[in-house]
Amino acid sequence: MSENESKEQKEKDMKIEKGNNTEEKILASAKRIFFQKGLKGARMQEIADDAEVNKAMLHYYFRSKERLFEKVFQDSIANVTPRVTEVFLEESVSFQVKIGRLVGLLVDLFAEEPFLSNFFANELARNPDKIFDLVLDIEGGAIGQIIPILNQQILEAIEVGKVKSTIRPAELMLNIFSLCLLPMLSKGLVQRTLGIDDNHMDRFMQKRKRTVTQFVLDAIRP
Amino acid sequence: MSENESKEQKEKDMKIEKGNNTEEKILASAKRIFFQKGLKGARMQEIADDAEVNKAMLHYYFRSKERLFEKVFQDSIANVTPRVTEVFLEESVSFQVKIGRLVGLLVDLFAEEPFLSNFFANELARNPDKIFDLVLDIEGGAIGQIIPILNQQILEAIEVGKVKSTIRPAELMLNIFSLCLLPMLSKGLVQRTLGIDDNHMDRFMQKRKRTVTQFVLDAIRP
DNA sequence: GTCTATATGGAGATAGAC
DNA sequence: GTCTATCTCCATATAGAC
Repeated sequence: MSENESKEQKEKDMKIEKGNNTEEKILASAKRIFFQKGLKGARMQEIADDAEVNKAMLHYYFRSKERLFEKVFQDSIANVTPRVTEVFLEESVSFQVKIGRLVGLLVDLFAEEPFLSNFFANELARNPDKIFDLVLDIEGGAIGQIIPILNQQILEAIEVGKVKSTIRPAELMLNIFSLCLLPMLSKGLVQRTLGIDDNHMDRFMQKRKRTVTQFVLDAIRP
Repeated sequence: MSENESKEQKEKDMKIEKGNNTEEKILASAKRIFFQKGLKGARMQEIADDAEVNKAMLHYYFRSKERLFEKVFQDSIANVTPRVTEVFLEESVSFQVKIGRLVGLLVDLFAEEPFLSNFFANELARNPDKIFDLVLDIEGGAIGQIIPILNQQILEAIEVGKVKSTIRPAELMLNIFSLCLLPMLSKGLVQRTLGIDDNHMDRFMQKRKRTVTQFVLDAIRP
């Protein structure tokens, strides 16, 4: 009895830490390694070591490196999109505030997962067609819904005079995404160029939530 | 006589096309392949094929893949930095116009060399320390001079009330670079997401020179 | 499901003739 | 300087015992 309870408790703790079963452990490690080193740079052995499982297990669960990669990629996208959608579907929040929340969300996201930005930039630029297909393949095209939603809300904001009429929706989205992603991408270089330590850099990035928001709001103000 | 002339003419033509000697041909091809596929993704054989030379030649001239890559990287940086410096050292041009020229220069640069942006983003995020050292190693630290120059000019513009006092130089540089680079990085995906053809995309990017400039100028206006 | 051992192929790099 | 042939290593992937 108490032995059983203790065992269950242990498994629960493990689940919080790095997944309760082999498959989840592999996915967690694959995510980390692929994010850091990219598809070509990552080694199956390294992923296996990180996950503390046998290398053969990777093939047992995911068949091939390519498939494992695709799974990791899709999971990542699927994790982000609902959070973005949520921000913009909330009623009774001004467009300006939504922009601020979107920026905060994106900055935090790329800060929490330092290599997610690499991941996007890399594979996205490498073969966009494949990425496009992978993205479309995610749970009923969740990401496909975001574009029209953002598009409509920007147009509405322009309509009621809250946003400059020369702003085009696609460009605004692109600009916001650029301002949030690239700094994380070049974090290491920026840090060394400015000659600041980790603490300063973290604060620099945190401040960017406000400054980028302000930058964008100033740029779109009529 | 006329035979010699014809031979020289032929060599001259080749030089324009892809370099007159093996070394230059290799560099040109290596640049293209590395830009597209990154350090790990590129194959020495592919570079050799593209350059129409024997694979052994790559090692003869550049010793190893790693060294070839570093050479390509340094050449690329060394090619960009003087053009940026030039914009900001020109006297009797307003700060606003300089911003416009910088944006135009960067957009064109990333448009002309579609994979330069990948290259930056990839290797830069991958191991910033190494990239930093490589950059410093270029012809007397040309890039090291740009940061202080930009820094000073932004501060001066703030001083005379042409730029918002809350703007911080490092962030402004980062923002401009982000707005110019990332869209090219995600060009393929953007194109497919918006469902537009190559012609439209090219025009979209050309227009961005003006819209990004406007975006930035609006954002920094006091 | 999990392990060990191994097959298989492909990559960077070099030797050595010309 | 340029070529062919080859070495060596290592990564993905699988076979097969447990």
